[in-house]
Amino acid sequence: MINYKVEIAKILADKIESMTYDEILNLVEHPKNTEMGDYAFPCFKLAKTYRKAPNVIAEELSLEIQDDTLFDNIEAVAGFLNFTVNAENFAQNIIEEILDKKEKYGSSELGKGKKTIIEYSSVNIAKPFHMGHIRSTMIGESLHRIYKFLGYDTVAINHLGDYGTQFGKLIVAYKLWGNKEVIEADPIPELLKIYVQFHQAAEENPALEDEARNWFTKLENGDAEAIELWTLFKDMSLKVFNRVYEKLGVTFDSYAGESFYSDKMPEIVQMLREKKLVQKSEGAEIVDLEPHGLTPALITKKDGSSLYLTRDLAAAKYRKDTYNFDKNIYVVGSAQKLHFQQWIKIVELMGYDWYKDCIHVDFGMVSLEEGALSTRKGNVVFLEDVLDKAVEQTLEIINEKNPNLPDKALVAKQIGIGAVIFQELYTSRTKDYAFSLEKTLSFEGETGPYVQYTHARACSVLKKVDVNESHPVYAVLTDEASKDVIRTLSKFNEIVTLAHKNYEPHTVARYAVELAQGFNRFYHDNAILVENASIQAARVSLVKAVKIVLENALHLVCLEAPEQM
RNA sequence: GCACUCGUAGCUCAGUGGAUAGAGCAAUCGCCUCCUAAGCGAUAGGUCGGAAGUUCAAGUCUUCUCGGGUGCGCCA
Repeated sequence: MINYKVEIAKILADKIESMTYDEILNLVEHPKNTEMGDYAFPCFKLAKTYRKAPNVIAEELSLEIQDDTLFDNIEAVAGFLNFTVNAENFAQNIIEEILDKKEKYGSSELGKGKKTIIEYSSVNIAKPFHMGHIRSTMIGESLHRIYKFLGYDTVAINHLGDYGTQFGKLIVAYKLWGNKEVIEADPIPELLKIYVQFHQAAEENPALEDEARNWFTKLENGDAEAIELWTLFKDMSLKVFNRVYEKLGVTFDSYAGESFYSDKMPEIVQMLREKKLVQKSEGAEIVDLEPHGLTPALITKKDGSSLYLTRDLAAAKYRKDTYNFDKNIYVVGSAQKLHFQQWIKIVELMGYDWYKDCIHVDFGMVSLEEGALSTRKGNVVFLEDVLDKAVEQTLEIINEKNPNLPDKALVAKQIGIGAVIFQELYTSRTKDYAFSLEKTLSFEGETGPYVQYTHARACSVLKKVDVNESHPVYAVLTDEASKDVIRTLSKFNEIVTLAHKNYEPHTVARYAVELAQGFNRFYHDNAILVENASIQAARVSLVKAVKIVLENALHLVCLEAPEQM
């Protein structure tokens, strides 16, 4: 296989002494406008060391390396050295590599031998799995897949919210208003109902809050009744959650949540005391982080019980001891940025150098068009309802457009759920957005169904190909539409690597759309099933390559690639 | 008040310091006797919130400023 960027960097490294090979490789880019060529090297940085104008340097370089066989043209334009590949060789190199590597095309061994932990989803037991949870769940799952694809040894952790005062609240509410049979019939909405009821009642009767805290303390101390109720809530919730995870295609290696770490906290608190990092303040224990530009971090409450931050410290320490991670990623909303800065700083102050391997991959808020999502106020949209609606609508569309499709129900799930997931992963993490069902259910343009449709189209053509023993004539694939598709195909590994580096699945989602657009143009402009066998073989090979890469890309953003739709 | 974050076409958003800022939706106009029209093409739409600075080069970096969001001790 030939990596064109690497080849260019090699050629240039011989001629440019003032830069390392890696520096050169980093500068090699794709020109915005393809008329400029397929690859470009900007010469501006060389101007100072060579004390010459960039365009002169580009000019001189172009003369020195003109004779290479991979490129039809190497030309100096306005300080850039532009490389135009030999389109026929390019087509052959890229397509043959894809057909050879198949589902491995785009992968690498970048992360070989490196352990990466990714914590995501982390839903709260006994609370709704709502639209606000889809971001962490899908960004995390996609990163999980991307890291695996790049050879990392991954551990996917669902840090369940299965502990804390909220369970005290729930126990109080259950004892006051709960009905076991009603709740078992439909756990989450019923538990939500009494949870909301609790907050309404607590506004008029603040004593309920104290009672709730009491019950949580009982739970921590192993009270039999408290544990029984807590287990009941947890089992019922997990059953529902697993149904949603299955629909989404999300899997975890561990469900070790907050309760798992409850007995691991005293040790951390003790260490903090020994290292003299904590001090008393208003009856509580804090770590003063003001010298580091952060607000104080609460370690224990005045009643001695634990807090979220203490738990995360214990969890991080446990994970380092257990997995010896090279990277420990948390996919958690940006609202908790300060929290992560605080505890990661505390890990540093404790003297552990792995603090720098702990990474908070944050993301913006999801709101509803009617306002913020809030479990306490009962203002929620259940994720499962959205998924079901999407599937339902997809089925309607199938019945309208392709009523004879086999496995309609399955395909409707793959497309409907895919649409919801894709929309989620299509924009950059950091922006807030308002969830709109209408937008989610629109399947035209830059959407999951568009990419899936393109894939199905490619599959459909391939099914119609008769056995063809002819050798492809790659010169057929030198028209602009074909070349554009091949150019996009060649970038797949770069894209995946960039997505992993920035913890941004949307890079891959965008790529999938770009490839689909390119292919649809090619499909429109070129007849594939033509009489001339070697022309057909060439175009079919391109269709095969596109099908493979679309499928690989879809998989990385957690979408299925149905062959018909 | 302090900190963080977002601000790009009517709307939703791309845009690893590099060449003429790009898509989708919506609008207008085209393309199914032809491999899936969930598709393709064309037109129109921009002082990249504002100001100053750094740089050969700024939508991208720095400072200030305006507007939205989030966070700031006993929830998680």
